[in-house]
Amino acid sequence: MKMSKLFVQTLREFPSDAEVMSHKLLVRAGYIRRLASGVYNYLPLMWRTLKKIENITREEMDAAGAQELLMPFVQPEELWQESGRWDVYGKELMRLKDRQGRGMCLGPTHEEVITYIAREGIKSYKQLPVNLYQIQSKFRDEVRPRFGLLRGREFIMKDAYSFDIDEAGLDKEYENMAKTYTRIFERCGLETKMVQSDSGAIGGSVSHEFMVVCDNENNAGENDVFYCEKCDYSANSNHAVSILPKAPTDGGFTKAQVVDTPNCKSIEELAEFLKVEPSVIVKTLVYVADKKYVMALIRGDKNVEEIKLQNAVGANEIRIASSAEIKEIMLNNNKTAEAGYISPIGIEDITIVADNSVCELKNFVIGCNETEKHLIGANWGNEISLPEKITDIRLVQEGEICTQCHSPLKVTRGIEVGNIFKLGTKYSKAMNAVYMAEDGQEKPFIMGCYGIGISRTAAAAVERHHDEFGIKLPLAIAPYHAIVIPVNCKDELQMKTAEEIYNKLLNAGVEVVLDERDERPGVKFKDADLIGFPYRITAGKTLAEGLVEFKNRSNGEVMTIKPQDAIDKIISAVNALK
RNA sequence: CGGGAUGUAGCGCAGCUUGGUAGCGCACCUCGCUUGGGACGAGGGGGUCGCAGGUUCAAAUCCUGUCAUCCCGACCA
Repeated sequence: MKMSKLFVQTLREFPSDAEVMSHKLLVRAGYIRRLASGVYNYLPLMWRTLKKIENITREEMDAAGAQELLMPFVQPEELWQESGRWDVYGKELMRLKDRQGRGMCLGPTHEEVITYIAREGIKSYKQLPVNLYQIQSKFRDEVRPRFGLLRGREFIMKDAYSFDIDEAGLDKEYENMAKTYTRIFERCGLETKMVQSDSGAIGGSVSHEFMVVCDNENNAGENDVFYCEKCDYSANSNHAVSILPKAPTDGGFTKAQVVDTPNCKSIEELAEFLKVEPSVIVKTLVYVADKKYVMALIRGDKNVEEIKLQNAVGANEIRIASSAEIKEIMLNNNKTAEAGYISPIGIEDITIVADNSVCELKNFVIGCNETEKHLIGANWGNEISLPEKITDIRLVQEGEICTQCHSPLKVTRGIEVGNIFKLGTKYSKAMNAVYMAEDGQEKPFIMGCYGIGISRTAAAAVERHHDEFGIKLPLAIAPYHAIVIPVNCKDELQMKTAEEIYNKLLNAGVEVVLDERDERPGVKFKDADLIGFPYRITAGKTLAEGLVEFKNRSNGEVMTIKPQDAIDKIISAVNALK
């Protein structure tokens, strides 16, 4: 490819609407352009990289025994009604109507369609197990698209679905996919952490996420990952568990009484005023879960993990209640307290969930539903009864103790590039997808599903591989392998040598660009660095000694060597990819 | 949806306070000159100032509404 013909427009400055490095660089280097919020054009450079990631994924999935197919991205409402998700998926599902008025949606994921395919196509246990996958655009009308390709409303995903006759088969395939994923990301130059996670809208029992650790300057990592340095434990904050380090649990009050606590709306102010540790205070928070109020009780020095609370009450949606809503609850119970002074005491008809952490408290402090007053020296079973629902709704904090090996946990930020779920029979039962088992009984498929965000992986790779000059994607997924630059195109020797090198590389199957533009060298070097050609050969003044400059973009190494040596180095690096 | 900000040429911005018929840098076209890290000179093309109302002799500028985009929170590959 000649540089003058390559369809790319590099910008001299970063776009003003981009925040994270991958977004800034991909736009500036001419890989992508925004079409609408969260919707991007993949220009030729980007598309080459995406195809490479897709192909790596394809090779590894095929090698793992999966088979590729392609499902439509327009899906009929009926299937979503069958699975029950038409009503629960919410606004994120891009819905539309066809000319007959029938409901359709653009696929955010394909459990419904694949289950339909299995129901129609798999009749006997003899056809099992099977794992089917596709690579295709997905649509999710995100509440807040951001960070360029990291959170778009349209994105490219590889999604695979496995069907087994029993749990043991699913476990085996789950392991198989976990290993395959690690290999795929490795080949893309990404080190990943496999962490336990909540299974969210997809459903199912067990799930893990593949995180690219991204703890750098711009916070591109949207997830907090807790992990143990001693053992292999690691989990998304929405799922992480821990043992609490020792903290005071006895308030030390000798009798229960209501005391004045002026201006003590926050736990800190209250602890300071009463001269107690926050850990002997019970914090009461009000949430709205699917339009119903929920009170959550947690130890004063800890915070609620909303996903855990959402799961505890079986809700689809949860948010913290507003002060107006709290007022409404109080009024309904003939009370007047503001947030900060509330508790479940004397409150009726509201679901109450307590975190495990409050159970062991003695002589503790809690609100009493009167503004600027608290109850001190309370005990479970006396002044207040322990709620029926006691579970883990606590957000883990760094330094708490690993449940597996009792070492302190650490935290880091991660970009989720892949996700694997054990679905079990959630969809097969709902959609009556059954096969004839060996014993003559009809049984639902045991399913698993496995996703990789292809376009997000590309963006994550840029997050991990860049410097002040631009992108430096690894050879395996860079748009091109190499660039050849004649410093001065009007110099016949330079131009001729560059063309010879270019042709030799081209003939050897190297994906190479010749920068034959009549530009000053600075422009060519800046563009080459920005776009991120892994190898650069420069034909310039060193030709006097018959040498060229050879530069490795990823480690910055520069050497002056014979043209043929530079060519050989590139060819052998490219061949090593296969 | 709640909180904050911004919409002026492909990109980055000024002009708005104090209304007077739109400008700068980069990019683009032509000519010259230059060629190892985003040169220089001369000339040129490109904008219904997000959109719709209103105030005014006159609106990018003031007022009202609306749309879009971005940032911070709830969603997730």
